[in-house]
Amino acid sequence: MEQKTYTISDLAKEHEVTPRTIRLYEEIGIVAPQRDGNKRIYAERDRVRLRLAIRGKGLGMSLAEVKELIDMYDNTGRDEKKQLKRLLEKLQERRDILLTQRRDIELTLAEIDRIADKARSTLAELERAKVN
Amino acid sequence: MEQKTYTISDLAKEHEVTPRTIRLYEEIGIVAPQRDGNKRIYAERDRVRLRLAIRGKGLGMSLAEVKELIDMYDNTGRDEKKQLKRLLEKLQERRDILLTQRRDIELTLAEIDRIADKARSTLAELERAKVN
DNA sequence: TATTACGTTAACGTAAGCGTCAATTATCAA
DNA sequence: TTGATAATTGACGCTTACGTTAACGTAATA
Repeated sequence: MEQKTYTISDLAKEHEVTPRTIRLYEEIGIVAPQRDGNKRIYAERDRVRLRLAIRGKGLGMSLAEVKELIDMYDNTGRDEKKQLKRLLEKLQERRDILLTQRRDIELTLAEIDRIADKARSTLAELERAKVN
Repeated sequence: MEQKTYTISDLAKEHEVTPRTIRLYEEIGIVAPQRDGNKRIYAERDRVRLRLAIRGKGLGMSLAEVKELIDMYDNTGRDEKKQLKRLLEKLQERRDILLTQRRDIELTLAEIDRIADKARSTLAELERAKVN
C-alpha cells in the first residue's frame, strides 16, 4: 500500500496556516515529517496530527497541551498499567474541561440570541418609525 | 435599593484570578470600578462583566474580543440603525465561531471516549494476566 | 504601638505563538 | 541558461496576558 505524502505548502493551504506555523509545530513535536534532502515530506499521520492540533488550538489549548493530548491518541496499545492509568486520568481531565467549555458555549449562545432578538425588534421599530 | 459592592480581592477570590488580572482588565476597559480614595470599589455590573470575560477567555477569545462582545451586551437600546446592524453582524460572527467550537468539542469528546474505552479494556486484560 | 492584612502604582520579566526578513538551495519550465 | 517558484535554516521582533518584585500607604487588631 502506497503512502500518500504532502509538502509543507500542501498542508499549509489545506489547513489555512503558514509554513512557519507547521515548522513551529515540528519543533514542538506535533508533526515529524520525513526528509528528502532538506525538503520535508509529510505522511498522513502528520496530516491527522496537524488537524487535531489546529482543532485543539481553536478550543484554546496551548501547543504543549495539544501535543500531550495528541501523543496519547497515538500511544494506545503496548503500555504498562501505570501509563494506562495516567492516560485515563489525563483523558478525564480534558473531558471535564471540554464539558465546561460546552456549557459555557451554550450560555454564550443563549446570551447572543437574546441580544440579537432585542436588536432585531429595536431595528424593526426604527423601520416602522421611518427613522432612516 | 442599596448596591452591593466588592473589593478587588473579593472578586479575585470568587473568580480564582489575581488582583493583577483584574487591574489589567480595567486597563482594557472590561471593568470600571468606582474609587474610595485610591481603593477600587466594584459594583455588581463589574462582577458580571468579569464573569463574562473569564468565560470568554476560557473559550479562547482574546481580551480585546471579550471586551467587544461584552460591550455589546451592555449596549442594547438607544442605537441607530447602522449600529444595530453592525451589532447583529458581530453577533452572527461570534455565533458561527461558537458553533464550530461546539462541533469540535463533540468530535474531541468522541475521540476521548474511544481512546478511554480502549485503554480501559487493555488495562482489564493486564489485570487478568496478573501483570502487576 | 507594632504587626498583619490588604490596597496602591510602576516597571520589568516571561512564555506562547507566530510574522517577517535574509541568505541560500533546489526544481522546473521556457 | 535563466528566471520563477518553492523550499530551507536561522534570527530577530512583536503581541498577548499576565507574574513578580519593589516600594509604599492605610486600617484594623493584638
